[in-house]
Amino acid sequence: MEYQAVAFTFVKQGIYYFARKVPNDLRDHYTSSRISFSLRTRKAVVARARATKAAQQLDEHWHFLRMQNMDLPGKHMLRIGPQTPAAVPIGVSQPQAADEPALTLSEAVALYLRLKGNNRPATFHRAAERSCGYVIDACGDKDITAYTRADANAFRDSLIARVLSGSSITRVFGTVRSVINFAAAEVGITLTNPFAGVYYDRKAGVEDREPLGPEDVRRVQEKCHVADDEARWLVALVSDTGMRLAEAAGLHLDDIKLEGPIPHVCQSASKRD
DNA sequence: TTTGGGCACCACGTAGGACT
DNA sequence: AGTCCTACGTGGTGCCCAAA
Repeated sequence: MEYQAVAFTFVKQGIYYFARKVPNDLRDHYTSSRISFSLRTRKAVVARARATKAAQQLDEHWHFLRMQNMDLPGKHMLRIGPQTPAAVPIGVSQPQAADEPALTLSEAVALYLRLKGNNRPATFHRAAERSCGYVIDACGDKDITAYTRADANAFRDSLIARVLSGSSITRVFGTVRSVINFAAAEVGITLTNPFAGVYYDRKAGVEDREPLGPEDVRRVQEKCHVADDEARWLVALVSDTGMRLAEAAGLHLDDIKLEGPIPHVCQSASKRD
């Protein structure tokens, strides 16, 4: 059997076949975990066209099946992107009518990410979506003014039930608070954030990470002499200086000062770009 | 002390190649 | 058609730090 660089295909005795795994969440719709059939051609160009078309058809069909399967849309709605709450233009004050909904939590997340998410790492976006997704799962996608301390307590309990440590609960609560505070300020409402000041054991399950001992560091440094390449330079530099990996990776050659009685690196200079 | 956020790491799921 | 394996991406978590 021979494999070619045509996506979703393999070649057997010169004939191209289509092969693609069925995603786990759609496995129930199929009798097999993989879709495979002959593309009835020996030509790569023809196979590529047929396989691409088949893959696109599957993508569309799977999307349709997933939409049908969505029973609890919380997080998924966040990722797809609810209606952008652009109805409240930046800088324009819109007083809230007493019976008018302000902003649902999913809309608040969208607003938060739209205004604060530019040039932020993917982890920033994921944390906001995940943390608020937890709230939606536990308490529903309510108007941000409708959440109560009872909701916050129920949310806390749901996180504890997930066996999160105290520091992780703090991390998740922090993101939720941040989203709600930002969205409330942005649409011009004043609220007491029910997710602030919630009690839980912040030390529960928290362990200090022990540093590597000198012997471990020496062993790592010895390994760095096995070969002369960039990866080992980086590890050796980190082990010598205690710098963070990202800091070491961002250094310029002229940040490393080997002249003089005390060799050193200039970290601040490396942040110039 | 609290809040907001960054970074690093681990676990897991998926795609796709290799093989039977 | 099915299994095994590997590389890779992502979700989830925990610790840390700076600013308020």
